[in-house]
Amino acid sequence: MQSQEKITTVKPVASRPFSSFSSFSKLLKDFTTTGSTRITSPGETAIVRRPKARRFASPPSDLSTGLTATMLQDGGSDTTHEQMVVDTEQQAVSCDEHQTVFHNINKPIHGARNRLSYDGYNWRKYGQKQVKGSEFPRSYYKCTYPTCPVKRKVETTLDGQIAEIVYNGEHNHPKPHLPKKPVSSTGTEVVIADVYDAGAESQLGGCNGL
DNA sequence: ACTTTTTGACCGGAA
DNA sequence: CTTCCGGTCAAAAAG
Repeated sequence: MQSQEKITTVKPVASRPFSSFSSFSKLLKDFTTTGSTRITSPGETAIVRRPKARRFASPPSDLSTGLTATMLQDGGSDTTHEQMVVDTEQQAVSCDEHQTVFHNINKPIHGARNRLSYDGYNWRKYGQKQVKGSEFPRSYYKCTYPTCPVKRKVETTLDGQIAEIVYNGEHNHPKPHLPKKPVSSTGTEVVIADVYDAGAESQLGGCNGL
């Protein structure tokens, strides 16, 4: 029925600026010096992984194509590059013992490297994949706490908004020190963190029947 | 120099 | 058994 298909899958890194340009010369140098030899354990089963391709295997000229693709899917719709979403309408749907799913979560802070997310915990990204069910790339995060097994999957739209978050497990440690900066009027971080706390609590008994 | 992010490859379970 | 796909690993790059 939908005649408009989303082809945004070709460029999952749409929300990322072209910071790779800074070291383009480096990339070239790497290209000439192809000497990546993996050291394998002697005696073991010699599990030699394929030599990982260089970070920038494609020439920068390809970026133009990526940009075009991103804009194509946008044709007709209003570009919400700004933080238009202000409704913190999070739907915590916990259908598993240790799994909480959030929908339509706006991102209060969109810095370059925010370890401190809006939930108040430290997360380290360890992977990103394009799943079939979703048109947006899914990022995999792990709690940086040593003994914390909590992981979370975050699906971010091309606009940088968070489409869905899936928490796996529960934190066995208190929240890290929140950088409570002297916010004048917009204390978004603290508010959001509080909201999440409430959501996490409700997950303990918010699923029945499913 | 260190930590985190990026990203292609690899692994294992499900279909 | 084979294929597909989600999740994880790990090297390299970025900050």
